[in-house]
Amino acid sequence: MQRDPPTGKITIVDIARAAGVSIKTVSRVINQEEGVGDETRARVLEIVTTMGYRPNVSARSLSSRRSYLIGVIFMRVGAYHYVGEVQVGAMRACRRAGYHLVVEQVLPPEAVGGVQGFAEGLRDARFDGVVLTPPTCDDPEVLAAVETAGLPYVRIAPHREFERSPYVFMDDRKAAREQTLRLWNMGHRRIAFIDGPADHGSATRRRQGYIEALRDRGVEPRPEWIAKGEFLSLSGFDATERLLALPERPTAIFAANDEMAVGALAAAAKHGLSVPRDLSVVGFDDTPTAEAAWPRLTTVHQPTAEMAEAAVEMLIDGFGDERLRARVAARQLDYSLVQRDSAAPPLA
Amino acid sequence: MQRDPPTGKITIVDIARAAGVSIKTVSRVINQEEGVGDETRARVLEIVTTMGYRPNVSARSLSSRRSYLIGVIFMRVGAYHYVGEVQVGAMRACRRAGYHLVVEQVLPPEAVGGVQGFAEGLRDARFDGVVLTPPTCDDPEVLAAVETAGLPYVRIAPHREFERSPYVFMDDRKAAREQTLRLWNMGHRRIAFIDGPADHGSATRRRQGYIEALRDRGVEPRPEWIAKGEFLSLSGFDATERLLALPERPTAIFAANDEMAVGALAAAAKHGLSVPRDLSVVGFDDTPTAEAAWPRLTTVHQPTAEMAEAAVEMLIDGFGDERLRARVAARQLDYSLVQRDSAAPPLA
DNA sequence: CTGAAAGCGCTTACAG
DNA sequence: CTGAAAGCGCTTACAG
Repeated sequence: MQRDPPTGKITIVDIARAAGVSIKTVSRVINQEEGVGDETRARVLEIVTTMGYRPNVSARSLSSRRSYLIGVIFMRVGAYHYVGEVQVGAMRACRRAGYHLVVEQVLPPEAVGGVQGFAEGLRDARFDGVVLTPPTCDDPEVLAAVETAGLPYVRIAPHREFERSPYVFMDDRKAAREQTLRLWNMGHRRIAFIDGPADHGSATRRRQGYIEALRDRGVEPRPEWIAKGEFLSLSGFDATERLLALPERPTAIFAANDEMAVGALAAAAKHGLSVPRDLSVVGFDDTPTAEAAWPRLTTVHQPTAEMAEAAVEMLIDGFGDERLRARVAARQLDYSLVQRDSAAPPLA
Repeated sequence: MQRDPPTGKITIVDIARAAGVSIKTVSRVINQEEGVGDETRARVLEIVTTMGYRPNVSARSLSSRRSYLIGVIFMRVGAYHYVGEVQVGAMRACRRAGYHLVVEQVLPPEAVGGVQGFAEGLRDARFDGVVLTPPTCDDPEVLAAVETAGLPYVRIAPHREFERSPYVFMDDRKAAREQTLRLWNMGHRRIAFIDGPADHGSATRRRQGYIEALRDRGVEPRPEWIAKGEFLSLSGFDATERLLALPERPTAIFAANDEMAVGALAAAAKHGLSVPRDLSVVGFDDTPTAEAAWPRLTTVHQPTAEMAEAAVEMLIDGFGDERLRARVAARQLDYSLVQRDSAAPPLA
């Protein structure tokens, strides 16, 4: 056998010639289609391996109108641990199926381009499908752009219009309810909540769970117990300062995410309060920060990577199906409570 | 003018027909090539806009052998704030030049696939070029895989073999030296250092800067003042516990990154030490964590997004040039010291 | 079970 | 300044 140039210029024609078959047969083998004799298939496969043949994806895309590219859309790429987890999970699913992951960002409306630029980007990015993350997955303009581009999409943890597309989710509300009840059952009666941004559905659902738990116990949560936050650590710090300034201090603080909980820890330190002795603090998400905080943060584990992985799977599985968007599909993943060191019964 | 189907099936042929020119002329206009009359160019451009034409990237790739895809390679995608920043910067440069960003992960050697799987992935990912981040950018196997694939690449903050490829960097050593001297000038004489992982060149360079600063002042740093860390917050916590157990406690701790500095803060809190009164703690990187910590962390700003942006720019600029890799190119970006609240003169 | 033909939508190389 | 032809490397649709 002649040595081929090392630059990987081996094409389907070379394989066909070496195997003594037509390129169509090679194509069938490559794509694991039926209708090839076992012997032929084995022979072609061996030649493919020895010659190190990899199909040219552009050619494949051009004729099949598939790109083997999945886009994952974020609002902010720089800020959250969340982004990394989503990418890890999505890449796992992509890799299994021979797809690659392209990261896209919807710039905020005030930025040059904004949703408009995003929509244009979608058109020449030739995705086979996209995964939408919160809060982008609830943005009407973004949804419109994706649908106009005719792209199949799956949403992660959407907050509205559940029939509009397949999605992956976990029960934030129920988890937050359990988290709150855990504090209640420890003996806490003045439990405060640090809320997230209004455009994040998860923040809303978690707040609902918190309120629901208190009402279940016959307590109407006071408005001043719910402090505004922005999912960022600094906002948790500020919110906690406000909560600690209340005439009747809460004995426990439930932050809608771990970042804010860490901010709450810092505020407690500033005020000379020992956690969990003087104040219990719990978070939500179970990011590495939660494990690294001191004291280690009691929180709720959100299976972020797994949710992204499931989303990509649903997307890819649906490619064969014309009616992907019609088939209202949803996959629910489980959370779990993570007991660590930042919550304890109140002193008095 | 007839209304075209909304699915974006407009091709170069449609434009050519509508403009009364050949597809070659349209191609010239699209690609901003010379040799088109001003009037013709304007007319084509207008038709392109009104018809909403976007070139099919697969077709373009197939004939031009360009993919307009840039890969960015990480070791871990889930763990660091760093990853997000790199992506933000890289996407900025990609967007400007009409490229898209694909995220790839080199799995650790023990994982299924490992570098082998990575190399295969490279081959059918059809990147025009890749950006290598630390510590992957110093991994001989990864470098070999990229070079074997014949891919142009730019490294961010490499630690070795600087002639091997273009790269972007900042002077970690000098920054760490300044950071250490800042503590010295406050009056600190027992300054400890929390080191990063051995495979991260930046950790080594920062340690060198620390040692150099002390030697400049006539002090030979004691071995026990340099504590091993892993760039993760928990390791900073543990390292600090060891440092605080020393017979002669350090009065200041310089952590090789912010995450570990935050861990140091937590350890100080655990031991009832008030920062910066009883102990000064400084970090490196200027991540959001540094701003959110309490007290807010004095650190060094590393322009991570800008470095990634510059790397992608160098890559794209070099595509025209056959001798990209021969042209030893390097771009240095500036750090800056960020003074916040976690460092102060020692008590005694 | 297998293949010959046409075509996907561009760019390259060449010609004028 | 402009264009006709060939070709990139596959898959689709059809035939046998």
